[in-house]
Amino acid sequence: MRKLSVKERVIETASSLFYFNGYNQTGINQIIAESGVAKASMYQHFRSKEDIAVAYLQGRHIMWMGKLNECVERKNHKNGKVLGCFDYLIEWLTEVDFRGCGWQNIISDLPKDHTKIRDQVVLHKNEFRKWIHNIMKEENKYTEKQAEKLGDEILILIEGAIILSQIQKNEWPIKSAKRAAVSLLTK
Amino acid sequence: MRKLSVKERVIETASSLFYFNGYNQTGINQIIAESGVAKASMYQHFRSKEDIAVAYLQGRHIMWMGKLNECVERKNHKNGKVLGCFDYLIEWLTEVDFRGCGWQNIISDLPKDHTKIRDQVVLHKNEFRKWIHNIMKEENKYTEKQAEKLGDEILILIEGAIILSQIQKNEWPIKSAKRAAVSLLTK
Amino acid sequence: MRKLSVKERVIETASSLFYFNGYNQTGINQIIAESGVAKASMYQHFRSKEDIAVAYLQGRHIMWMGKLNECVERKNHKNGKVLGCFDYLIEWLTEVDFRGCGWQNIISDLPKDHTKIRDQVVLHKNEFRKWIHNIMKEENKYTEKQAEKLGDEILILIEGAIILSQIQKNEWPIKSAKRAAVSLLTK
Amino acid sequence: MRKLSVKERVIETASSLFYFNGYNQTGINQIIAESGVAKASMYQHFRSKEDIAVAYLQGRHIMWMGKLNECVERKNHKNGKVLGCFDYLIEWLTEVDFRGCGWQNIISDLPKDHTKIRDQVVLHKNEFRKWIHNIMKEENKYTEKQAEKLGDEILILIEGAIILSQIQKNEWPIKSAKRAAVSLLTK
DNA sequence: CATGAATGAGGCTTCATTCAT
DNA sequence: CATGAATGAAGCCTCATTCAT
Repeated sequence: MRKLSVKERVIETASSLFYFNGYNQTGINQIIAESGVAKASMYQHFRSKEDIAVAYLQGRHIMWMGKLNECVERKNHKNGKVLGCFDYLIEWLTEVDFRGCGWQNIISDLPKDHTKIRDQVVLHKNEFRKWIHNIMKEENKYTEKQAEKLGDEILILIEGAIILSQIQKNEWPIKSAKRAAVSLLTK
Repeated sequence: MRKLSVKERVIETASSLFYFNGYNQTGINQIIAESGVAKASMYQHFRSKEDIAVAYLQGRHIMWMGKLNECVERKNHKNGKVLGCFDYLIEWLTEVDFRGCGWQNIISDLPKDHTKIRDQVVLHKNEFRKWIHNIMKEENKYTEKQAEKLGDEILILIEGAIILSQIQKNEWPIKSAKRAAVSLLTK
Repeated sequence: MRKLSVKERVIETASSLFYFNGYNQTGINQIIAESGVAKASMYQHFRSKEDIAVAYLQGRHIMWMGKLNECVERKNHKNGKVLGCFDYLIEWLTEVDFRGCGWQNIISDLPKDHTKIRDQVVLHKNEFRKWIHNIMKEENKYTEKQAEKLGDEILILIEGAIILSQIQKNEWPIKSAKRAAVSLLTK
Repeated sequence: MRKLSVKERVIETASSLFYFNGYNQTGINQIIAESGVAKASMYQHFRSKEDIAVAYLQGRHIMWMGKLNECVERKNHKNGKVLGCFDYLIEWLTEVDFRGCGWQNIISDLPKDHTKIRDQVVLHKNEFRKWIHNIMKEENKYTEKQAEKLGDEILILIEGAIILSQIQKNEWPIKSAKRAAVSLLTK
């Protein structure tokens, strides 16, 4: 197994800390300490803490979308493939003790000028939205308009389920959201 | 008009800063500078920054629930009073430039030991949930169980609409959530 | 039993805190909180924290010399009444968990301009020294010069025993000092 | 002459301030101002003010024991080498205007949780005690037990002479202690 | 004589970043 | 390409004291 590069080690460490402890709660010193990288080496690869966060969010996007896809394919719900999303939420969020959405979390309490992070969050949510739209269109049951309209409603249920389960530290919002999704799909 | 007390001035200033700039982005020094209060005077009334945030959240709870109630009564939707919530979201969030939910925002990136703030957030969301349950029960169309089940689904749509409109800086998630709510209610 | 006056309550509370926790470690706020006295009331009776310390040391002088006297009379050592001092050290210091001498402790880490406290300490040690001289003279075994000379040596043993037992949190220095005193007296 | 490192400058400045003004009377700001070091630079080398004090006490231990040894060897009293200690006390304490013992002083008024400093004080006094025991054993006049017993008594005289000369701002306690030591040795 | 609110100065510590090697 | 020392600004909080009632 290949030794990880400085850049990789920093991203790996920072990703875990940013996600589980929060962006503001994670200091540069903690990142370099836990990744075993010298401070100036780190700054050779990342201009700023914000840039590390951008890399974290990009990596997380690949990972998160991949796992989502895998779960949805595996479940392959007959009455609406998109319902697999809610199964994924359960699998994911119970494992991380309902730590919520990395993108939602990072955007809430950010210095005003951290626009690069903001952009990443918007980008991710747009990609996720498009992905849902596509999965709805694949059903061949809806017009393109209907597919997008229904997809947006499902998307909102997903976002609400994530944040509410984070606050309540409980899975009921996810189950409730899934029931609502079934209602919307079978109307 | 009576001169505001130190406590009031601190809460007022801090509330605005905490909500619009974020808890971590707001320093004690900024609060005392903008409220024109001496540091030690402030600490006579609040043991810690966390305690100021608790006062902020308590005040915001009164204000927010009040405005919500007022709006819902004013709209008085025939086919489901609860739909007025979404009108409130539009009114509120367009006014604050889609700054999102004060409770969602503060919980996302919080020092691990700030349990008093966490408690306030959970408290608020529980109260809001109960409020929705009650408004559903008043309709006299559902069993108690159905009312709560439907109410929870509406709640999740609301939470999702708030966070998504914050990210997108746009009202479409609120409108989409309202359409979904109508679907769920008229099924 | 008569209700204690403000002044008395402050002195009583402050005395315990100054002695057991230290002068610098004890804040004005702690004193007023534990004595149940309003801050401005306290400042009506004492111009400053230093003045409270002066009152504390004066009260402690009366109390400490009294107990010392009582113990020495009670023991009434045949071969040197002064040896009772060491019995007193044992009784006193084991009871206060070897917290050391209130006068020694307060003088070590004091703002440069706290001369009133300094004066109290010097005063107490001078009184104590005179007291020892007198007790030696009462023996009618020594010339006045010898009595003072021997008394000073005993005094130094006492001071050393107090500070060393405080550091070691153990009574051995007191016992050792007593043995040394016996040697000096029976030479 | 080599430029002093940050760490060295901090220790040097802090040592002088801690010893002559007291631990509580010396602020971090004063240390950095007088040493000409940036605050954050200082905290790169010392985790806390307490840690600076530990370094101060460790350095002082080396210095103090060294000078003591040197003086005792130089004097080389025929009738008890240990008597050189009292010559050292005179030399040292007159030079520092009877500022007393750095270890005694720092322990008297210390925040309850500063255990690392406490440990340093106990360590120093234990080392000093052992040193005295050894010097007594080298005399080849006493059994091991006698040497330690006599050594402890001398130790107590030393401690008492230091604190009393500090309070009285006068050398008489040291001279008196020396006379007592002679008595004990020539009994 | 009693009160609690108000204060300026300072307490110790941590932040993200840059510099010299 | 790697390093650890150095930094200014800012972080939250507490001090002994005085003021207005």
